[in-house]
Amino acid sequence: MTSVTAAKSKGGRDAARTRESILKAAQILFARKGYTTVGVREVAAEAGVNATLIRRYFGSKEGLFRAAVEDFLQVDPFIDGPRNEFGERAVALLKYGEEIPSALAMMMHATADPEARALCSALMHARIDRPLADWLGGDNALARAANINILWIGYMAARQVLPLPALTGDVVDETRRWLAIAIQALVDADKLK
Amino acid sequence: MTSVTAAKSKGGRDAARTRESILKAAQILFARKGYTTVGVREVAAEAGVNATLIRRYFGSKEGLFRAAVEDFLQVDPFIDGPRNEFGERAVALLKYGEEIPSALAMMMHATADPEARALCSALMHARIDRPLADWLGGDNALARAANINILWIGYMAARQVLPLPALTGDVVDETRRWLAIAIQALVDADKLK
DNA sequence: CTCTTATGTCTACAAGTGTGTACATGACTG
DNA sequence: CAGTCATGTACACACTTGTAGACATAAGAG
Repeated sequence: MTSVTAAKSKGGRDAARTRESILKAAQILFARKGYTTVGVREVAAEAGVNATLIRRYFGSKEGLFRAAVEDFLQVDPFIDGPRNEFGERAVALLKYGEEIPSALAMMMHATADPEARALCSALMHARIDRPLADWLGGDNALARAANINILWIGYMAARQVLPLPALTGDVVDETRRWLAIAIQALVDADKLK
Repeated sequence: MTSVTAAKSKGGRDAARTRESILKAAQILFARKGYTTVGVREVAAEAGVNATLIRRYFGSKEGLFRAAVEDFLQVDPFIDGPRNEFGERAVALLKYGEEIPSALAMMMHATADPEARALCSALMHARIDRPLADWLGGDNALARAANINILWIGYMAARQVLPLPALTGDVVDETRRWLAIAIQALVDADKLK
C-alpha cells in the first residue's frame, strides 16, 4: 500500500518528525476504520516507520489514540467569529471535516472499545460541550450545547461513519442548509420567550 | 457473569428456542460493545449455549450480526399513528430504545468493521430512509427523511453510544422536547412555502 | 577521535480471534 | 423397539493482536 503520510523522505533521524508522521497516520486510520480494527502495525506501515516506535513515543495504542483525538478536538474554530453566523460557520467546518479525518468521525468509530469510549466521552464533555455552553450563555445553555452537538454528531455519523446512501448530491446541500438554520436557532434561543 | 438470556431453563432440545437465545444475547452485546469487540464465545456464554451453535444457526459471526440488526430495524412503529404526533411518537420510541438494546446503538457501535458498516448502511437506507421518505411525501422527501434520521442517530449516539455526560437529568428532558419539535417540523415541511 | 545518548530495528511471546472437523446424544418416525 | 436425523459438545488449527526486551546505529558533546 502507498503510504500518504510517509515520514523520512530523506534520511536522517528526527524524533519530532516521526512522531508527527505516526500521529497523522493514526488520525487518518482511526477516523476511517475505528479503534479496535486498526492495528499498531497498520499505523506504522502507513506512517512509514517501525511499529515499535509507537510504543516508544506514545506508550501504548491507547496513548496514541488519546493523542490523536486531543490533537484536533477543539471548539475554538466554531466560536471564533460573529455570533449570528455560527450556524453557517459550523456547517462549513463540518464540510472541511469531511475532507480531512475529523475528530467526530474518529470518536464515533472508536466507541466499540470500552476504554476508548470512556475517553471520548470525557473529552467531548470537557473540550466541546462545556466551553460551548459557556459561550452560548443564557437559559438552558448546556442543553442547547448538547443539542448542537447532537446535530454535529448525527450529521457526521450519517455522512461519514455509516454512511447513509441517501446523503449524496442535492440531498446533502438541502441537509446542510437545514442544519445551519437549526444550529443557529439553538444559538439564538438564549432567552426563553 | 450472570446470563440474562439463559436458554435452557429446563432440559430438552429446542432449536427455535436456542436460536432465539443466541439472537437476544447478540442484540444486547452488539448494542453495548459493538461488533469487533464482541466474540462469538461471549455471545454463546451470555445465551448459555455452546459457541459452535452460532456457526450452525447463523453461518458466521457476520450472519449473526445481520440477523440481529434486521430483527428489529423497522420504521413501522414510527409511521403507524397520527401524522401530527410523529415527533412525539418518535421521541417516545427512542426513549424505549434507550432501555432495550436498539438497532441504532448496535449499528453505531458496529461501524468499525468494514463489512458490518456496509451492511448497516444498506439496511438503514432500505428499511428506514426509503420507506420514511415515501411516507413523508411532498417536496424534498428524501432529504427530510435523512434529516430526521440524523436527529435520531445524533440523539442515540450522544445518549447511548458515546455517551455525552451532559445528557443527564433535566438536560435530557429539555433535549427531548426540542427533538420532538424539530422532527415534527420536518414532517410538516412537506410543501415548500 | 571517543564516549554517551537518542533513535530505529529485529525477534518473540502470550492471549484471543473465527472457524472448521470429528464425535456424542437427544428426539422423533416407521 | 430400532433407525435416523437434528441438535449439542469437544477439540484444535491458523491467524492476528498488543506488548515486551535485546540489539544496532546515527548524532552530538567533550
